[in-house]
Amino acid sequence: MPPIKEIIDTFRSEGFKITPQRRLLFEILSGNNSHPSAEDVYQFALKKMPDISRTTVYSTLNELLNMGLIDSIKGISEKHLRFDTKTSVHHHLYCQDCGRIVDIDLDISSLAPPTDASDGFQVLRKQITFFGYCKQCKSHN
Amino acid sequence: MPPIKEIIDTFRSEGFKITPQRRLLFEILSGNNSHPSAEDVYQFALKKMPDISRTTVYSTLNELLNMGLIDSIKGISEKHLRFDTKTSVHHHLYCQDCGRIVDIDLDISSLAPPTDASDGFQVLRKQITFFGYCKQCKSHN
DNA sequence: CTGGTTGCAAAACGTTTGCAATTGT
DNA sequence: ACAATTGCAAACGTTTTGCAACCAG
Repeated sequence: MPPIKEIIDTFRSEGFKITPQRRLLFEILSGNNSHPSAEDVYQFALKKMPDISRTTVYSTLNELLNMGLIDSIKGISEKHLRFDTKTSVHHHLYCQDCGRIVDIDLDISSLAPPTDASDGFQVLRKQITFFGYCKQCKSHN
Repeated sequence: MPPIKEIIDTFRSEGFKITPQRRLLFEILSGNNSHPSAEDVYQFALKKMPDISRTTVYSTLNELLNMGLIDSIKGISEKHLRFDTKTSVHHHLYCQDCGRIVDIDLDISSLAPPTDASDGFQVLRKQITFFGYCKQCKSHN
C-alpha cells in the first residue's frame, strides 16, 4: 500500500472525494500487516470515529480493492474476506488456531503444474499457504 | 473419499443412521471431482429426491467433514465453501473466470518458508493454488 | 420403542443495495 | 451548486439452529 498522500492523490484523480471517514480508513490500513477483515477495520475505525458506518467501511475497502491499492486474500478464511495491504507477490503462513496471517517472501517461480493436468491452462498467479500453528498457539495446544 | 460401503460402515460405527437422503448424498459425492458447493450438492440431490431439504444436505456434509471423509477448500471461493472428495495431499488449478477447480499432484515437500519469518511456526500442511484461465475461458476472453 | 434424523421456518452471519440527507470541492 | 458520499434500514446469499413430526435400528 502506497503512502497515504499517494492514496489521496489517486482517489482525487479518479474523481473521488476525501472525507474524514476515508482519511481515517487510509490511516488504519496504512502499514497494517494484520490482514484484517472488513469487520476488524470497522471496529478499529469505531474507536476513533464512533459514528462511522459499516457501509462506509465496506465501500471504501471496495474502492481500494478496485484501484489495486489493497488485495483481498482468498486463500484462507472461510466465512469472510481479509484484506492485504501488501500488494506485491508474496505468500502466507496461516495459524489454524488464532487465525493470524504472516506474510512471507518465497521464490516459487520455478514451480509449475504438471503439464497433463494443466493442458491449455494459463497460469497468472501462484499462491502458496503454509498451514499450521504459530509459536504461541503451538505452546498451548 | 472411500467407497460408499466404507462410508456407511463409518457412519454406523459412530452411531449414525443410514437414511435414503444420506445414501443419495454419498452417491452424489462419490467420485465427484467437481468440488461442488453445498448448494451444488443440494441441486444435484433435488433431481433425484425433490423433497430433500437444504438442512439435511448441510448437516450431512458437515458430518462427512467431521469424519474426515471429505475436505473443504478454504483456498479460493469468496462467498461459499466448496467440498473436495479427494482427501489426500494435492493442489489446485483455479479458473478465475468459470470457477472450475482442477486437482493436480505436485511434490512441494522441499518447499519451506524462510526461517526468519517462520520462527517457531509449525507447518502442518502446504497448499499451492495456480490462478489463471482454463483452456475454454482463455479462448473467449 | 426410542434416539437419531428430517424438513420447516426463523435466525445468524457477512456483505450489498436503495435512498434521503449531508458534505467535499 | 452539485455530484459524490454518508448512514440507515432493508435485502441478499450462505449457513446454522430450534423444534415437532418422523423413521431406522
